[in-house]
Amino acid sequence: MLTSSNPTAPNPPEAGLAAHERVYRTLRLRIMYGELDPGMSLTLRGIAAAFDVSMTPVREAVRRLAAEGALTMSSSGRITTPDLSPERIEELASLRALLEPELAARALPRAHMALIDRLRAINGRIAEHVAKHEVAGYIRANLEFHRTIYLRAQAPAMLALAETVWLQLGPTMRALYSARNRTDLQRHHRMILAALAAGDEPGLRLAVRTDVTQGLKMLVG
Amino acid sequence: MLTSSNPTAPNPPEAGLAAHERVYRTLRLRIMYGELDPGMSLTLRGIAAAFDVSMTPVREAVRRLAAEGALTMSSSGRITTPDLSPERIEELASLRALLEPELAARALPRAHMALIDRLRAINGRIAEHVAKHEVAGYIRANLEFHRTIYLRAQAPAMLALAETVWLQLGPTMRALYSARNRTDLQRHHRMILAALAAGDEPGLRLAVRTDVTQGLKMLVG
DNA sequence: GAGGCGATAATGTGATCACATTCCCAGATC
DNA sequence: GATCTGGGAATGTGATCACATTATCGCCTC
Repeated sequence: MLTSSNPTAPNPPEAGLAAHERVYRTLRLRIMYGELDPGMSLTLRGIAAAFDVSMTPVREAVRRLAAEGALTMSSSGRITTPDLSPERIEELASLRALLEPELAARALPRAHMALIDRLRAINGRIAEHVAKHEVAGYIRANLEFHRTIYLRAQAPAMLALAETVWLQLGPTMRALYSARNRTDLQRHHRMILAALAAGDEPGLRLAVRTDVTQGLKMLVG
Repeated sequence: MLTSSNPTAPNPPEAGLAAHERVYRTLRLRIMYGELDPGMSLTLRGIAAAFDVSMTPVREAVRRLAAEGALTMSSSGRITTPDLSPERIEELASLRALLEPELAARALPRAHMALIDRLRAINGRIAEHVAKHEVAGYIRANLEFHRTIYLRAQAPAMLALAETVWLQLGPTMRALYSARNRTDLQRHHRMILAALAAGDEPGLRLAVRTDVTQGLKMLVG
């Protein structure tokens, strides 16, 4: 079992990892960042060829992603990207509205100035991606903004659940992007930063809830 | 690939299913119902032998369970049942306290008399299991009580998240059983039923939250 | 021209084998 | 008596093959 004898691998972080882990992580990020369209169908052999591995590790990676809701498997085992119904989108939005204010509130006591500076920097990157119309980059930076806050909550299980929700919404996110008002976005993030700096928990909960819910609502209607 | 030519299979519901699915479901229930002790180690070959299949479907089932937090995999791939730290237990309890009142509240408008009767019957079974000191049976009936309510919420993604939390707490549940006050349990469930019958949403949220949190709290301290 | 139908390709599933790594314990050494 | 060490057993990983099922598309019939 060759581990790092493949000279074509240019990327150190993905070296030394088991093949199934590498496939899993790569697919997971692509899905979460909306790089795959909803309802897109994948095949084990296709993925295996793309990653230059056999079907075996791909099957494990895909099964794992399906367990997280990042992929859908038909009764006959066919693999597709989830194509969410409006009801499901609304439900996932409710979950975000339930989990993320709680995470933010738990992070609040531990949020210092350094964190807020980092968040401001991320906000800057978001603006850049929006200006350049880079959808995946925008989604990635936006989620990074949220994750940076929630990491301070010291609640790994809760964060994992939130990421599961992001994952399920991933393919739908791209569609959301075009429908969204850009200035609203920045405004909500600024409200979050203000509440964070002021130590205002109710305000923070509301700001996070609004930011999270806003875009998804117009996707349904 | 033989599907149902095995004459030793006595159970129709598990026939016709793919091997990995059968392994997955069986292990999942055993974990959720606290039949496996925390920190217990499993092996692919051992599971494969127990289910009379090869390692291949077992690997998929285990990977899937690990993705849900029902199993833990060490960096070297060793498989163990999760052994939760007190902090983690507290966090999972918080998640239950967050998700389940919401599910109950959503189910409330759809809760009719027939549902309450079914819940009363389940409560009766819980009492029987307690009297007979059947741990797994008690846990199963208790979760069935909750799931029966939440199914009415028409929120599959939210219910799936709640079940994920139950799954992670599964192996720890057995320990919880012995520490728990039996009469308290029945009292909380009766409070839930009363609030359900009265259409009292705040009361229902509180009752569910209390029932869910109570036992887990004393497990930490 | 539209709808059913059969052959063929595509796809997921499971078993088996070879291999690298890790764990575990017996035996040696200080 | 405790600690280090070496070897064998145990374990997870990945590739390959055979097979059943399913989807797809071209062809035929009405």
